[in-house]
Amino acid sequence: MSAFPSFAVTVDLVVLTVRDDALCVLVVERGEAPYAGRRALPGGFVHPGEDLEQAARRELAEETGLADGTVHLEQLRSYGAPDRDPRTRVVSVAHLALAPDLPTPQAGTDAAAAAWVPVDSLGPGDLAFDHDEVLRDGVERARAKLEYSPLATAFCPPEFTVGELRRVYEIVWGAALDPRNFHRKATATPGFLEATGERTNRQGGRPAELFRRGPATALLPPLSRPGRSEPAGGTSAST
Amino acid sequence: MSAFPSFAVTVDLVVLTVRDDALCVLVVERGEAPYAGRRALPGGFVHPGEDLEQAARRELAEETGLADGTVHLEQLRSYGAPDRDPRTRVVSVAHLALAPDLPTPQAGTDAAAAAWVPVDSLGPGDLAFDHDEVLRDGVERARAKLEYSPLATAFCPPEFTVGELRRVYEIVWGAALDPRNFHRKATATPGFLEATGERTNRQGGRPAELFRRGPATALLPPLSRPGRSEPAGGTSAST
DNA sequence: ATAATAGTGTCTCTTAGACAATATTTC
DNA sequence: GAAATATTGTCTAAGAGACACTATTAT
Repeated sequence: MSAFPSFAVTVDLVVLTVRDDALCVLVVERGEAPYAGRRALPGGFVHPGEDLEQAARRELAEETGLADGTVHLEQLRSYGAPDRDPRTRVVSVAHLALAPDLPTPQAGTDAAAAAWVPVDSLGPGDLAFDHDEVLRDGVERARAKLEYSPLATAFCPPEFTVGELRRVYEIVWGAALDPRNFHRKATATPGFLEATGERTNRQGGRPAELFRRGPATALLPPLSRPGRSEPAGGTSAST
Repeated sequence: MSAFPSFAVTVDLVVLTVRDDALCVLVVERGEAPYAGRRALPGGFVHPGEDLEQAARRELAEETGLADGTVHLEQLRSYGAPDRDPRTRVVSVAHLALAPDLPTPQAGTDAAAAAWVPVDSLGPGDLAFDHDEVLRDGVERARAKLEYSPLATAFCPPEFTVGELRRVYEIVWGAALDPRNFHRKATATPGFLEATGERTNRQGGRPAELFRRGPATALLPPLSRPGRSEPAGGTSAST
């Protein structure tokens, strides 16, 4: 045995932001075959000398122009069905990126057109390759991580109010949260929020205090997503 | 641009079991370079027509002889540092497998010797490649998942007692749990445990009721791992 | 009897969620 | 003034953890 089976390795990006009261994902329109003209998640081949995360950051910069420091990036999972790309055998290492709603117009070097699309507007079959599944996994990861990590702040500008943070939660989870309970919990969770001292800022009523994200890497106790328990009584007998 | 950069893709396995009051991982002794004679996680190259999970299951069978149905298998994450394998550029898709303590002697087809080793006995540098990191990530995933998923049952035989299940939690978490509170919570969590009706089985005192795993895929509410909150008052100073 | 494990009940303290009340702004 | 958002406080119900107590086996 001299040679190893040869694969191509790509990174695909699920880039999420909160925009116009909707959770949006960055999609590009493919210029080349396969799936030319179809929408897809941004991504590309990993270069020979490049780490997986480096490749993801490079693609992120190329396709979105998003500055490095403002975006949260983590590996999601890998997809390697033998027929997922008709060109050759490809294993894709998907990454999840969370960005604030920047005024950045998407300058695509690689892609014909990049656009923010509400995730709810995308149905099965709307994205090329197996990107429907990748997107679904990425959104679910983001929803889950808001519970026990301070990641919701990645959707916010450097300084933000509790109300803005709550709106992020409501939009990502698709559920209304009580503003008063949320305020108490968010500010009480150690390391989650750091007061800036400033308070002006308006989106309607009384000025709110401005916070920046604190040093915590986990939320203890977690914020709980509504509607995840069963209506009291029937898990046993059913099926 | 005609060709894509060429990579080799492997699957590596973090196979965990609970054995002799310790959380153990399956390691093999490498017969070939690189790292010949060193211990490593089992794994191997993905075949050209093979899905990632198929490859993981194949390696699991080859290296451990573990029957397919008895083992929980899930993808962990991928590792792709450019220099992680001196032979060629390799991306490894690590998988996590949880197995009950089978009386199976490890029949290694591929590996010189396979052995169960307590994870606590392995320090940095004891495993080849970047397998220290892979193992650490796998153990942490397992510990975390016991909280909110019924995965602890994957460490148990098909029928087990609440006490056996509790011992799994205690060993994996490395913390003592109150038997009475654990019993109440485990049996009250909907879909977690299914009574078999049988009750004999002895490991000392009064016979215990036998259960099998229920249909639940998540534990609501979760079982909470002790010692994860700060001692009331100081998050700032601590590390 | 003692030792060991299994299982139930009870108590207290904390937390989640509902929601009243107040504060500070714009219109 | 009304309307909107921010922030604090209070109440209640549910869950976590401590732990007394009973049950059933082996020795």
